[in-house]
Amino acid sequence: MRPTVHDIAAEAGVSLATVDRVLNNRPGVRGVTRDKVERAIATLGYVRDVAAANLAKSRSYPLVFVLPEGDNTFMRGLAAEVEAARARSAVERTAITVLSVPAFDAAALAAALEKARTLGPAGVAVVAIDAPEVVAAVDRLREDGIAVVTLVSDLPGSSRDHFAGVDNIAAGRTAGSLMGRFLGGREGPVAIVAGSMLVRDHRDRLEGFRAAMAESAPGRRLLPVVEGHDDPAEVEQLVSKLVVDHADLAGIYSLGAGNRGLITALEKAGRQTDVCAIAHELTPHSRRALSSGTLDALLNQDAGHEVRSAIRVLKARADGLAVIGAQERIRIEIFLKDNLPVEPA
Amino acid sequence: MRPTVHDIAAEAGVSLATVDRVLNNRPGVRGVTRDKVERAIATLGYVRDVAAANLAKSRSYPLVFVLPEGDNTFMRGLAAEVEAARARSAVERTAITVLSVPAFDAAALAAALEKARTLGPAGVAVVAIDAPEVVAAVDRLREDGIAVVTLVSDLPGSSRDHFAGVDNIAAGRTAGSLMGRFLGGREGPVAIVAGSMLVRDHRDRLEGFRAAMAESAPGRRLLPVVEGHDDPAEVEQLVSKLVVDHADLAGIYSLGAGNRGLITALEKAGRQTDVCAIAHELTPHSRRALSSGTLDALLNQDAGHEVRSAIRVLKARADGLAVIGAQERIRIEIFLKDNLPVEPA
DNA sequence: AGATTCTTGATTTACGTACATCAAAAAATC
DNA sequence: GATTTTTTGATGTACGTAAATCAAGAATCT
Repeated sequence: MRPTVHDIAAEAGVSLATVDRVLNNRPGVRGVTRDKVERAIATLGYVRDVAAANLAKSRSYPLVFVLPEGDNTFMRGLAAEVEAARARSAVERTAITVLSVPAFDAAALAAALEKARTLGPAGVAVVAIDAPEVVAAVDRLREDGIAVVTLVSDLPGSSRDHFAGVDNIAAGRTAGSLMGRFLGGREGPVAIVAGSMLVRDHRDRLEGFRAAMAESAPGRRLLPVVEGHDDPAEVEQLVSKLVVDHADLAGIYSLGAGNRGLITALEKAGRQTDVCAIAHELTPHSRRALSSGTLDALLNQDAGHEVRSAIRVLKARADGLAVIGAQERIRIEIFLKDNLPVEPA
Repeated sequence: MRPTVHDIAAEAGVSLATVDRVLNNRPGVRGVTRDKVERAIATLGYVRDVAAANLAKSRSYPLVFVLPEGDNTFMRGLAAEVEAARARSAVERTAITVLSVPAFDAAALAAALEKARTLGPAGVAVVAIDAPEVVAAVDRLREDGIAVVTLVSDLPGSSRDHFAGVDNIAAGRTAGSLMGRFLGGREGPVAIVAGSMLVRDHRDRLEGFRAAMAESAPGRRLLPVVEGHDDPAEVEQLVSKLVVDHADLAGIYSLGAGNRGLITALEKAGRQTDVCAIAHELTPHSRRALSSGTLDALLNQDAGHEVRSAIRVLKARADGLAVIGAQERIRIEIFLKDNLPVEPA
């Protein structure tokens, strides 16, 4: 059997109360005694039974998720995953509040974070926008001892505890490398469609894509980036114009959301096959397009993994515990039509 | 606050003892009373506090892992992950025993499973070999009410509860599809190196690879499969012979382990660049080879994920609980040199 | 009706930890 | 050496559930 507080007390030759004082670093213990207890803990290899401790504390974790509004499937999926986590609240001892804010609006996001702060949660997860007022808002949360995890899009320069998302520079590089190899004999330029340069993840993907393209397909012409604000309608219009303006378009990289528009535009123009298209996020639309060949490759981040990871990290930080690094690293998933998971995503 | 057994007792107008009888379906409750209690459970939305229940039961999960011996890095990594899980035993209330058996030896595996049965564990995880005696051994475990999860290599036709591993047909297809696209202008045949056709995962990968190659590179000649038994030395010898015998070799797909040998052979022969090489499992060697360009792509299954998933599923099955399907699906990871995770794997 | 079985209630102990209180002992201060 | 302060011990309650015991009540059978 694993040792309990009683065993430590016996081993150290002190009372249960003293062990408790040491374990929960309460005042009123001499240094010598504290050492004795800590030595006993070490020799017996005691680890606190977290379940019992939480039970005794009747611990619960009030958390706030700050998510962007918007019409794209990825963010709706993310919201659905948060909702699913909320349904597990009873089991996981969490109490999740969701705040929705307009997309790509730094001021609104900062205000929402301020509101989250007044709710006094144990932790906050936020899809960040890279702006000074957002950094300030996050830092204020941290000063109040509230754990903060950035979700999907990071906020470097802030004091957030953790980033639950993929390495977007690597994602962009991967897209570029695949594009370079997949283009094969095709001549002509490659277009890039972004959501907004305001968010860090899109800027990072762009940087990575350009770097990898320069290596794997040197000399290939890249058209200027266009911004579709993750909105299907806007993206469709932009891509329609691109394929008309560039009859010899060889490839297109969509690094943001709103790919319904991309797919529709390519199919309406009958350019599914001769344009090599690489996009992000597995949705019902992009899945279908990958199967049919309109899309050639898809990079994905699993929203469910990100949400669950964010919650694990927030709970751990709230308790001042370490996390299993490997388990919390979110992988970039690459899908071809050959490795699509069976059920709808 | 979430409702407790006391609340149910009050709501149903029965005693605590009766609620307990219903919850743990103990005998001695009339149908009418049982219904009353179940209605109270439903209306209050009661969910049993698993932590408290485990505490009260002082539940622990004795588990047995049956792993193959052998010199390849993947299996050693798998063993290390099991060891890591064992270190977390105290927290996770598991007691893990590891049994090692000679690789590719069905009789030895069946004997080990029989031995595992005598240990009377709550669950068994096994890297399966596709043979009748192994199926029989697994079925015997299940008859004893022991949960069984196959790990890495599945055992269809047996009554195992779950397979903690990747879809290997899809993995093979993915390799074939990438190979087809990556070959580009290269002429010449493609070689296939397997570990052993005795294990299901290798057979599945081969099937998928052939199918996808037929689609993405029709007419391309595939050399007969050679078996390296996942042994680096044996694989090196086989591949060295292949590159000598086939001066125009365009590609090579290694669907098993022992890739140290593959890499060494290609590099010794100076054929790193002109042969497109795709292999499985991220190890220090394959990582280096991918960075340097000796390998063009790498498919990976995360051993850590598989072990943790196996444990979660075994615990859940032992308690007769359902599992979150999406969380237990092991993804096929595709690595190019651009999306290698930073730390050594 | 009386004996027998089945169903229910009441109560207690246990799991491992957290936390509070009060008394006793030890150490530090004057 | 007496007093104050600090440190330690002893003890009890709580968290939510499991599991056992014993007694009392209700239903069934003869």
